[in-house]
Amino acid sequence: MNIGEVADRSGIPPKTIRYYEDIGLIRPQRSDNGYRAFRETDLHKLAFLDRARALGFSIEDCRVLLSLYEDETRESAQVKAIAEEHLSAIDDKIAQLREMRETLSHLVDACHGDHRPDCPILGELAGATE
Amino acid sequence: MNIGEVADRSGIPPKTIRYYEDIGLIRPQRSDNGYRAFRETDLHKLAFLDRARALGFSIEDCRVLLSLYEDETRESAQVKAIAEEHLSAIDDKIAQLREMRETLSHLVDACHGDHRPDCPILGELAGATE
DNA sequence: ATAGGGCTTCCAGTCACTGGAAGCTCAAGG
DNA sequence: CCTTGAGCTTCCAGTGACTGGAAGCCCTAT
Repeated sequence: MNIGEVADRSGIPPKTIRYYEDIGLIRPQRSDNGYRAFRETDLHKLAFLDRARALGFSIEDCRVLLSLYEDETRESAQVKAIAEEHLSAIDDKIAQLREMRETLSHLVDACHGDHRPDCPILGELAGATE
Repeated sequence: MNIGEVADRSGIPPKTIRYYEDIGLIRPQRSDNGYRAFRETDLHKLAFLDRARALGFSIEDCRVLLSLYEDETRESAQVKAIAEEHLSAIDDKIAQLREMRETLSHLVDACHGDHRPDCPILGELAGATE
């Protein structure tokens, strides 16, 4: 299977697939002409990576998750630990974004948004509340 | 005022302040010895930038916001438009993170997290639901 | 005179790709 | 057999917003 077909079937761009090989996440074989020759197992791995990335795991997390997936002697606690840490990072990000959202939405509501120059958003950024 | 004092007073690292000058957000004068010579207005601008960045505005947004701040003929509608667009980007990010969080927290709950290899998290990543 | 800390510039690295250039390979049409 | 065009290859550079580090100048205190 050439990279184009893999890209179509996995939904991952060829560039990204090559990048994943570059950093050692997958190791497709090579045909005599130098083309990458993917097998079904490569496709499975790519699907795994795609789902892990969609859940927001970093590439390094993905690397570890993939190796745990292939390690039959793994302990589920190892996987859970990675997932829990990531979950808490997501929670932190959500909290931070919510705080931004809160402040910003108040400011937007307070701004007339007309042709006049007065603007509470700029006022806040300039340090009005100090 | 040298960069060290500015960094202390603004809470922005010297590296970042130099970077902001590099990309043209601030234009501090220079002393005879080549050191950057900051005035109060530079400090104000840096504080403005710091608050805008804390609200998640991109550097390019900050550049525009700063120029609007200094333009007395601005219309608040211009500012509001930028803020609203950013607000909606924040909402998108929150929604995306919440979806990740939702899926991931279910998986984490379903995982025993013990010494056994069975793991619904890996199962999901491997495509169990297909 | 020297030691230290602060300042300067420039280069490289981060993260996870993405775009583009130059060039090889392959299948189909004339 | 030749050309055309699509698909594949590698390599280099850019993204955003810094951050780390090296090499070297400047200033103050001892």
